[in-house]
Amino acid sequence: MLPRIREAIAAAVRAAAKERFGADVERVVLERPPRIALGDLACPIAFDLAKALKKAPRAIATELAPALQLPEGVRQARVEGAGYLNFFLERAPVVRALLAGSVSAAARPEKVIVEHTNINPNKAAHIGHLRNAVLGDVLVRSLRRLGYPVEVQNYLDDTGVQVADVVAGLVHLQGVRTVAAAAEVVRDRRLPGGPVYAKGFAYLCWDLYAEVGRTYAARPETKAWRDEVLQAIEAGDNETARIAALVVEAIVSAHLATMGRLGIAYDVLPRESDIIHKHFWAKAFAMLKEKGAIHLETEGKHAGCWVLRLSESEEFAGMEEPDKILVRSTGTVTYTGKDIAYQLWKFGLLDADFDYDRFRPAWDSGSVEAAEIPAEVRDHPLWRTAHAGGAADAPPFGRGDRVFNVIDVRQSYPQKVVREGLRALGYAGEAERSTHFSYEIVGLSAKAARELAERFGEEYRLSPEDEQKPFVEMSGRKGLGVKADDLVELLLERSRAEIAARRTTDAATGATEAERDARAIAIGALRYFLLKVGRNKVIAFDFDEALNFEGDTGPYLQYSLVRTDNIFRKLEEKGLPAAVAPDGLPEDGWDDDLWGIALDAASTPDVAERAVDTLELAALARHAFGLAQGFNTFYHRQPILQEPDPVVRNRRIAIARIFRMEMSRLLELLGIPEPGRM
RNA sequence: GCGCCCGUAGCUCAGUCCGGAUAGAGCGUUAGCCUCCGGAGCUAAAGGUCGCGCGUUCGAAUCGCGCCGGGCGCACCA
Repeated sequence: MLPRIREAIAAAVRAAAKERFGADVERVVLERPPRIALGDLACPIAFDLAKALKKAPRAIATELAPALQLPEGVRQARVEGAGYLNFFLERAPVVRALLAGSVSAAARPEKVIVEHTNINPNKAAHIGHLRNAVLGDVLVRSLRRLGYPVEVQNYLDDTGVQVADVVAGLVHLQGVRTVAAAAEVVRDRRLPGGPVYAKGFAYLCWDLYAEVGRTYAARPETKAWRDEVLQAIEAGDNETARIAALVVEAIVSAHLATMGRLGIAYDVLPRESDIIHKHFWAKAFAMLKEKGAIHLETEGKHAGCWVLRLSESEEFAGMEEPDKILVRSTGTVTYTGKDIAYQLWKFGLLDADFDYDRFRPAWDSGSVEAAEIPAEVRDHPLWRTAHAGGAADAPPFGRGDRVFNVIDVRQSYPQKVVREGLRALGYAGEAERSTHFSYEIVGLSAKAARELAERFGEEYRLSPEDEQKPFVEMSGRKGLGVKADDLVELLLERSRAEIAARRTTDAATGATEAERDARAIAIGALRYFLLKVGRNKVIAFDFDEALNFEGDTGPYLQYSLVRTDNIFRKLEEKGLPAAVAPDGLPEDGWDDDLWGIALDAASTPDVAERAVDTLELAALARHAFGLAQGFNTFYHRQPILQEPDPVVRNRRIAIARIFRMEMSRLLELLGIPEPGRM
């Protein structure tokens, strides 16, 4: 409804400008005035025309206004401020349209691939990984809302040094040398002779990985373990490789559970080992050589390496070392090389494909129980690339028209190289449609680190220099960071306590309901916390902020929603109509409190479109917050239950209904669950 | 050296794409609001050289240039 009116207004403005001044205006901007009393849509056209016409904006607007052919649905046009042309809409038709429900976007043909999460499968996930997954997930939800078919990929680097290090720790530090022994460690969540890790195997590996890091530092000769393990993994078909596979599988399961309880699901898990086994790189290498996109250096410090020359590209201008080595002098391919091959596959440009089989995670990870995973995540079919064979009924993966790689800003350079690789192969269009969804990291504030040190031990204590910094990077190698599941646990404790303080008498069934609501609130708070900040902003993590449930938070949104249900329930209890009486909806009486909510609700599609265009998903969170604020003001000013006049009451019910529908859809977009009660 | 990001109220951030109406929130502080639709809420107060300078413009938090402060990147690591 709103987009149509906007277009009609734009056309009317264009026509009036042509008629009055003979001016051709291509772009007509329509924005929201600062206050609703000034109008519903504001057009600053007169300011643009002022220069060419050598007249004051206000005078231009005053001349333009009477020349406007007001389209249907527009009540009035008025000159405001220094020369704004402000439009006032007919309120009742917009309200009626909103009550009828939103129409889902038309299906679009372009398949979109979103890659996110991509956590090294060697330790528990931390809160930086959560930012990635939540941003990726909301991008996916938004794209689907806009009508795109979306495939979600979570890439597993199962052959990298990080996995090798943990395996080296198991084998060399812990004497876990057989698959059977490793399976026991995974099952019992304890190392031989060590304590049980109630939070699960991924937590055990967190500590083990840090221990390996310390060992490498203390005894540099032990670094040979890494190469030994890497070679064994690459060779395959040996005990070490099988231990590595077991470790990866267990930790991936834990990651999926961590994300699963936040409502995040994936379609396919491509594995680096399969990129190797299926010789993706060999195919990509042949393509690159054939097109002359890469060069074998014969002299200089890169002698013997295959290099992608970036010196000609202006994006890389001025860099000390603008060329990127894809094949080392030893003949092995770099990560970026493999990434180019993977990106080619995503677009269906590689003459190769994976095999696939179903992957069923063990949802019980220790920190997460299967019962916490929402059904839509648990039942979502999840596939994984297979080393051989694979299922015959696997859906077709890859062959996307557009690709988003969600990965933090530190990866900007390699991501640019990947795009440049596509371009060098002649795939300029695909390079254009490859988007690096970049975002800033989650760091640790000095205060948060101090709290960690108090809570979990002195190994979290920062050095005096680090204490002075605005934040420190989390480091898996050092074991420094806030684990995702620990944060969720703290949030759960908070929300359980809040609920316990609010609910007096609860029957036996109330307990499970209370727990479900506590989870909804904890997850809502977490997701909103990560979403509300612009993506280019470093989050210097602070426990108090993350654990806050008041003000600009997820629970504020949830609370506003729960309030509407309370009203509808009470209306029914009192025997009053809780639904909107359609023929009782008056044409007038839609005051600014009511209308502001309707207008906000109607603008959600615009916000969503813009959020995806700019990848600034925080815009969705802010929009939801503004809508909730409007509702809360209305709630306090315009009571529904005690309102004796049925017409007035009906109007208010209509607004509450609209708010409920729209906020519900927004929360779904943001992946924030709806609690039953609060 | 080159490139990218950040700098707005005590703190955390919107607003910058596309210049325009008294620069907005939340937290914190202070003062109020439960004969109520459940205070995870609402009302209000106090709080701002929009990092600095120059420029463009009728008009700059927003655009350009130059600085300053902070972060990140520029691997035969992943």
